[in-house]
Amino acid sequence: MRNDSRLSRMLHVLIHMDKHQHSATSDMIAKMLNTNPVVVRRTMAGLREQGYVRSEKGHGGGWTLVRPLSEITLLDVYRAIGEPHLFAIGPADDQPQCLVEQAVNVALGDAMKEAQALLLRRLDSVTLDKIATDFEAKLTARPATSYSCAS
Amino acid sequence: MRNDSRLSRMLHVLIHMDKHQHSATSDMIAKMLNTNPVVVRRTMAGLREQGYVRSEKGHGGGWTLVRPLSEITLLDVYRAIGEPHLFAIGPADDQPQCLVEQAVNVALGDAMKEAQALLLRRLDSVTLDKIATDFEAKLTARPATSYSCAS
DNA sequence: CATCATGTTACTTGTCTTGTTACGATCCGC
DNA sequence: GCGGATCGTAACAAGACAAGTAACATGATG
Repeated sequence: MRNDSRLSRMLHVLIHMDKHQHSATSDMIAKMLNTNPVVVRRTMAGLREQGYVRSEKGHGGGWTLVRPLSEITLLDVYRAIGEPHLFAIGPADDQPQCLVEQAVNVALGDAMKEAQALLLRRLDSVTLDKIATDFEAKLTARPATSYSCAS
Repeated sequence: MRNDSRLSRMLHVLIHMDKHQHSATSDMIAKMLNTNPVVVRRTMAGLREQGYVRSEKGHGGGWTLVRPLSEITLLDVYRAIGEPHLFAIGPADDQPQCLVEQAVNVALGDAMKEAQALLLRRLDSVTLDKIATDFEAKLTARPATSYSCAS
């Protein structure tokens, strides 16, 4: 559990959901992600609130994709899961008295802000169907092997 | 303790060390950083191994800056402390079987690599004396206030 | 009403930086 | 050389946070 993998997992799930049109239960998704259904519900709650997926209780219920992959960017998903911290590093003190430390914070903070802006811009420029298309390309390149996890 | 603040702390310390030429003990540095001497020794060990500072035991010992601030970049310091993980996010699985997940990893990984490259480039372009100069500018702008932490 | 499935809470686990304690090694001054 | 100052290091606890897990309520379907 070294990284926060929520974004990665949600991208993975959404693309799979697009491939079969019927709904997927949290249990099925959990097996796909090698985790358990509570984690799935917890993480996908944000996607539901933002209207990217819908969940239905009871018999025959589960999760369904509401919007087309072409209308969902990686940034959308990142925001939907609550914009978790991107960086593992940071300042020792956010509001230091020491002017030296303030100057350090500015220098480091500027560099990190630029990197974050670039990353978010990149996430914004890629839609989920772009990834799905890349996947299809790989699939036709090696059609003999099993192409996906339990889906 | 939300972030890894080792880089931030080491930058702070190195600039202060440049300001008084006599050596500083781990205890003094620890008070400056609001931490304790063991953490200081632990983190500064990397700087010593890379030849940026020297430590001396015994009476009158402590830490001294070996190289001028103009010859130390933020990237140098980052490397000296062991290049800790920059990002808090990451893939759920580094070597997934699922081709969909592989495509997700590529998309996310590319964006992160770019952001990381930008950040490291930025760290490489700034020397410690640049930050020290920024500090001096602030100091002359408001000379009445106390300018630094216990130094 | 029995079952399936989500919703939610509470608690545990894993991992990593920090904090802390303890102890050994080394150097200086008396 | 004795004693205190100081670093070096190992061992372990604390804090934070995502992830894993268990328990139970809620709602929908047949």
